[in-house]
Amino acid sequence: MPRLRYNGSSHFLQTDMSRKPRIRSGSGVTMHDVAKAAGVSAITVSRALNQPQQVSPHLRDKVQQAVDALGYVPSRSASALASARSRTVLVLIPSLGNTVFLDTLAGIESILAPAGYQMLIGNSHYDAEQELQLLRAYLQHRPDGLLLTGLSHAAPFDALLRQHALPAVYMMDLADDGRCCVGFSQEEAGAAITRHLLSRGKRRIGFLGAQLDERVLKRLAGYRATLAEAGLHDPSLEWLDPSPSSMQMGADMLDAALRARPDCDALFCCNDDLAIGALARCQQLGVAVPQRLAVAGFNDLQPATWCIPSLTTVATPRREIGVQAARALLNMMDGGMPDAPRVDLGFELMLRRSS
Amino acid sequence: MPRLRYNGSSHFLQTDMSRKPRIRSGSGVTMHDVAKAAGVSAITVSRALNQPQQVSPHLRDKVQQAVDALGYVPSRSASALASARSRTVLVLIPSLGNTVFLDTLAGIESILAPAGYQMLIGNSHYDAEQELQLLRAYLQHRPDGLLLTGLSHAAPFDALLRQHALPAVYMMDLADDGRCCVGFSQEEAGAAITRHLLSRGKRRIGFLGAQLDERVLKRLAGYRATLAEAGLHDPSLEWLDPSPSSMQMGADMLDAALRARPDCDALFCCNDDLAIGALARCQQLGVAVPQRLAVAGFNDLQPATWCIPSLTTVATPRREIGVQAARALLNMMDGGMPDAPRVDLGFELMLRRSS
DNA sequence: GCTGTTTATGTTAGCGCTAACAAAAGTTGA
DNA sequence: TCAACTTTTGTTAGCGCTAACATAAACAGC
Repeated sequence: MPRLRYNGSSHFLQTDMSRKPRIRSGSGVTMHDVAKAAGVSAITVSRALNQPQQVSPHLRDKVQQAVDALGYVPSRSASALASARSRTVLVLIPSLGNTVFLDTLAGIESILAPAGYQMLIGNSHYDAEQELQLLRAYLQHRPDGLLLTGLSHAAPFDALLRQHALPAVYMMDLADDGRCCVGFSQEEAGAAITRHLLSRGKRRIGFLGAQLDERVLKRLAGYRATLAEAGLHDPSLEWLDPSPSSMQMGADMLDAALRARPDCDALFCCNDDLAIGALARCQQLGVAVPQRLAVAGFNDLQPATWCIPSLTTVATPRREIGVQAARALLNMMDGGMPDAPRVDLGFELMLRRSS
Repeated sequence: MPRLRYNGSSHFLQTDMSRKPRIRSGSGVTMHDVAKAAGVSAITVSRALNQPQQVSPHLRDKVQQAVDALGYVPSRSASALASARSRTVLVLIPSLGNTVFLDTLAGIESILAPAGYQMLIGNSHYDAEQELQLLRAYLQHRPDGLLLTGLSHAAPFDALLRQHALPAVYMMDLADDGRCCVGFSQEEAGAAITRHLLSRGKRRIGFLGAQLDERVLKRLAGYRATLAEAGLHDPSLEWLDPSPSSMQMGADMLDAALRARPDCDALFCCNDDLAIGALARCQQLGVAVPQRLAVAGFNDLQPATWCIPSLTTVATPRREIGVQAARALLNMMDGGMPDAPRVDLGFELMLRRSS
């Protein structure tokens, strides 16, 4: 390829004044404008805003006055580009419609916001492939860290994390492979609620499962193990549907369950939505809860206290999971290793009238 | 101030090799690396990725191969800085715990994501001051546009929008001042449900209100106007509480209402949460719904179909609001004016058993 | 063939900020 | 008083990308 010649043959110092100035975005006030107004250099403005203790009080005040007078808002893009730190954390959750994850988000925000980090929220809709796409898309923002829901992700996921050297904390569940995770044992929780139903004298305990994500399957595993141990496991008492859970689905599943197994005397629903739909249907059908049929849910959402009868369920420390996961991530982003790579926050059985 | 002298006195062409190289963030693959690998210039890579039709198929393929081989992920910060466009939209909503806004978000995303925009979600917790802080914080990202909930914001809000020349679309309600808005008349909806209760022969119609945000107050205004017109407005039938709504609060308010006005024969609750809490309490107390007391809610959330008795409420086009608001904003960000600055999407009365 | 137009590709500079280093000013201790 | 620090402030270059313009090549019309 022949080397191209240019008519400009511009020298280093020759500024081409014929160029059109670019349109500035934002209010157009830059750090240099602030510096000029305050009579200092740009780096002093940068320091006054980011490391105030490094700047003398006198200059700090002058800078602050100039910032206020001009309405200066620093540019995150420029800062990220220059410092190679975006001060941004990517949070990937499976659903925004589920209170569980909203509570977790609130916990995360309560830690990250004061630390100067902003959250990018990605909603994977319980789909590993979509989650991978989200990660790819959000990597363009060069997040400094990652908060993930669950342990199993699409195949290239971990490779991407390694390639980009991204610290990540896994939430909601517990891994055994050294990954940093904050959560509780989904399996153990499923076992605990099943043991409770057994302790109530129930013997033909069914399972209603929707979505069938990783966590639901672990609760199911806990349920199966417990019943198997008691010699009571019966696969024909399990009703599973991979579509997203809803109260409607809980009602429909209850119908199906009672039709197939009228002798079923308890139901562990994989979440409160299903359980509340099932309870409402029991009311309509005149099925006595808990006498003829005990019902248990999972998560302890607000309606669990308010449905009739009130719902026995598993309270999960979801806000605290967010808080501790965010703290661990902050720690890792500062270059430290987490104190404990595996934080088990446990769960609590909420025993109410439905059992 | 004396001019400082430096020992370096570096010339243009003299590269100071003693400097430490900076640590690269991300995977460290830049557009130049891709360009080198593909045997083209950087700008060709940029164009191949952003305006593929401007690049010949042959080079486009070579670039794509290099991108895949190196695992290149473009940097949004650098792109935003160079182009003065962040391809980011800031969405400010009052609450993440309210399904209403989640549905709106989903609608927004369905339009913005395919257009290459990413959302920044700010949760103001129904607080105008916090909303202003969020705007300030997120302005650092230089969003290209803004989607706002409601019409009234903190005082410096509009000034900031003007200063930064930010296109904005207001959602959920209808303004008369030329601002671009997509929603429905909250006032008219409040009036419509009140008229419905009147048509059912109710005469002492109460109002339960929580949160008391802008939209609740407009629904209240519609309720008042309708009753006043019928000569039935009675301020002692209004129970208002500025704290966030919940089912618990609905139950408590029902107690208070029946205690103060046992003759009350209908209740318009400002949202479904309150209504469902009130309904549950009626069940517990043995209050016949709708015979002795009719109950109506607002929003038509999922549980409205499932509570007992099912809840009469107002279905709001919240997803469609998000969709159309996002479309209008895209239009404005492209420099165009919205076709109609004011889009009224209406609402629908869902008449069920509770009335 | 020659000119005017369109298409494909390239060079340069600069977006707004901060890391790295340099220098000046202040402070300490003998 | 002066060397040795520490603190404060400043200069330079460059982060990774794209706008603006330049050039070359391909094509059109005569």
